Amino acid sequence: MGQQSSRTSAGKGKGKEFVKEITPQAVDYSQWYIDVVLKTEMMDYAPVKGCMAIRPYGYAIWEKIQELLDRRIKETGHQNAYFPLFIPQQLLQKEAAHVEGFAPEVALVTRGGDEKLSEPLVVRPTSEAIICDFYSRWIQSWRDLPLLINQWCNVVRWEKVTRPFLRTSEFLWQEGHTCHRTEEEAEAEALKILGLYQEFLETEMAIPVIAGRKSEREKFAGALRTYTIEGLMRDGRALQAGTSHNLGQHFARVFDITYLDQDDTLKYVWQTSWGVSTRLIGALIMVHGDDRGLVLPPQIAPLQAVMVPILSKKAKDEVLAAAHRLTGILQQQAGIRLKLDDREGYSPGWKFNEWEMKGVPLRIELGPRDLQKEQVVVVRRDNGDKETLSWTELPRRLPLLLDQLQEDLYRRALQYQQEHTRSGADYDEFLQVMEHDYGFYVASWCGREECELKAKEESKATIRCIPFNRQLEHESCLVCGEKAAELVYFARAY
RNA sequence: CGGGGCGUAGCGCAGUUUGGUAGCGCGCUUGGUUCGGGACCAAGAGGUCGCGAGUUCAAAUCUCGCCGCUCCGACCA
Repeated sequence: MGQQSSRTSAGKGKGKEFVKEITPQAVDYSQWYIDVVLKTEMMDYAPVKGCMAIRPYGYAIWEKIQELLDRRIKETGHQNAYFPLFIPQQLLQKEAAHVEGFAPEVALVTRGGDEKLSEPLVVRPTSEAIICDFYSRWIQSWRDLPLLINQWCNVVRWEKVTRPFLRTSEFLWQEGHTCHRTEEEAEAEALKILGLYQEFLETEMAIPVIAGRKSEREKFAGALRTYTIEGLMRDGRALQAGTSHNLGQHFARVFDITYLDQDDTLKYVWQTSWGVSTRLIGALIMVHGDDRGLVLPPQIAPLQAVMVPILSKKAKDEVLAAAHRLTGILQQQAGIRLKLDDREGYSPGWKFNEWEMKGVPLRIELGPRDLQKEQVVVVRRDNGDKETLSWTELPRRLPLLLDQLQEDLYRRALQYQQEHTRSGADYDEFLQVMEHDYGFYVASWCGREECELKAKEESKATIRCIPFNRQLEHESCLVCGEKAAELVYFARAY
């Protein structure tokens, strides 16, 4: 692990620095991120470069993402299935652009046991190739369409630069792979899923995103068109949070996925593929987190509230009994994910800091004084607001507080995104912005890759997406000044 | 893949310049006193010094190689 001496050694006094050992964002954002994922026990590094263990607290978040997203995927008519981890190398090589795109980062298995394999096996970097191989046999007739399948799995991409959750050599994701009769239907599917992703991120994860199309240069290897949702992190850099591809007939042609249509002619299917990954956890951390650690939106938080009893010597038994009773009632009547932290040997203050670092949305304090008045103190993680509530109103009030917190997190994130979105036609200003403040820069573009590359070389920013249905704000290209064709979002990206 | 930093107990570090039997703080264990924002006392446990070669009577320390983490640049969910 790297060294960081950026700690603020706040001393032992009752200062404001309760959460020790997390580098402040303003000091070193990258180090803040690393500190948070390690100290909150979301992950731990593996002995193999770029790999990690996702620890229970991190995995619980992934399970919430899976639960909420899987429901949506099924509600739109998709079924889950599982395809093999190993792909014969020749299969991957069938689609030219696809191989070219993934070749630099595939892991290859050349031995099995003590025998050399006659044909090397690729560890899936994505499953288009292997799934298309199956689809070519499963699809015969127009009646077999549309075919709507999703799988949850791990994939491997041999990355050179890795960061926990954001880019690892192995990661978890879901990948949908669909086949359709017509181009229109495939296009509609790709857009429907993008909308589904956007709705999921905004309502469940409280992360606002910009939805749009990728430029030719940025699109998926082998796709006709790639759609994306882009989020803005707290350091002003953009993160691609999900993608949806209209694959056209590129794969259908090389994998020979054909069906006999009603007019008695053999036709190639139109395909889509789409996915989101454990990278979403990284987005969650960066969009909402603060100097005290994680801040989790209630919908995604494994724990929505934690009750901390304050155990004075005389009232210890009574407080604990009341805390247990209240916890049970709230779990049932309020239907919230609540934990009672009744560990002994940790002071209340220690527990406060611990759960704040882990981002639990609400803390409920119950002490001897509260016992007499049959009340508790409830504290919000996001803004520290405290309120005293009677036991009787808790079951009704807690869900409302959680809803409010969820909404506030989204609003705050949206406000940040808007405040860090500039638009203009001044290339020098654009370079300045990308040098110092980052954020989105909305500009006009002529559509030529030459300008895209020039901007990238000079600013390190890329075209993150071309948003839907937006009027040009300026007539000429930000870079070359020629007639503009499209409105685009530039940003420095993860 | 190129450049910089780092790797000593679970975590943070000292020790390396000038080779000579591995130390501090936190955490952990046990017992006791505590408990409304990281409590205190006492007694303990815990280390092949990233891995592998080499130099040497002797290597955490010197030499070479490799691995990993991290930051900055070229490719990507």
